[in-house]
Amino acid sequence: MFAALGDPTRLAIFDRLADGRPRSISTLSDDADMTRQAVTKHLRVLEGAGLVQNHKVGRESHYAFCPEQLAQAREYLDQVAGRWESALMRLKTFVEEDNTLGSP
Amino acid sequence: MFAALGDPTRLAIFDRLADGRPRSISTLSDDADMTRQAVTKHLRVLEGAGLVQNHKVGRESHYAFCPEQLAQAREYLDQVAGRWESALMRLKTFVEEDNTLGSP
DNA sequence: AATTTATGCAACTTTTTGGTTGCGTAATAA
DNA sequence: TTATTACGCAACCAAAAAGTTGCATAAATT
Repeated sequence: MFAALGDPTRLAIFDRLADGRPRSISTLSDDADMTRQAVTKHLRVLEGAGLVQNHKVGRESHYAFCPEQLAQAREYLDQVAGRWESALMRLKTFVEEDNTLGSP
Repeated sequence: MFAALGDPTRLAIFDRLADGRPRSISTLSDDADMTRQAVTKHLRVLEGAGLVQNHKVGRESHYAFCPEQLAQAREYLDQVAGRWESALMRLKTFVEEDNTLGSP
């Protein structure tokens, strides 16, 4: 997941598809300054990570934003942040208790 | 950022440091099945991404969790999710309007 | 003082990744 | 029908990443 979004080109594509409009491979490669094949590869990686979905429309291959994995990534980051927060709290209360014990 | 968390080893280290305890390089390499040097490199990458902070304690080099960039990543994902949501809403209201116009 | 422990630096090897080129094919348009 | 357009597949290339090894150094132990 993070690896898939780690590449700037892929992140740009993903970001662009977040407006909900599915786009064909050629459409997406028009703005990217690289070959259609390169874009195709990136799309496959994004698809492999579940960040994007593919469906054919006539002869065109359309890629669409896929929110599930994004949600999962957010949940993970929230969970990590939560662990960090509670660790901070534990440290804080520990220091406070220490002060209480040491003051009289 | 995403690139830094994209590597499984680095994600594991980052995840582990989320408990708030800074750890030395050797401590961190004990659990990883690879050389200390490899772990060092990964830590440098994490540090470069601002996900982790380094400070020396005697001769030991301790790495600690750093929440700022994590927060930023969460904000970005939230923003993307927000764009997607509002795109969905627009599509929904469009369909509803279309129905309203077409029904009588 | 001698030894161990924790690290840094640098060179090197091996995979992986990002990207291109060339060719073949199927659907669309002229 | 003949181009044209939108793809897929496969081979290839170059650069970056992941990891190792060897050596040097400085702090902590004994």
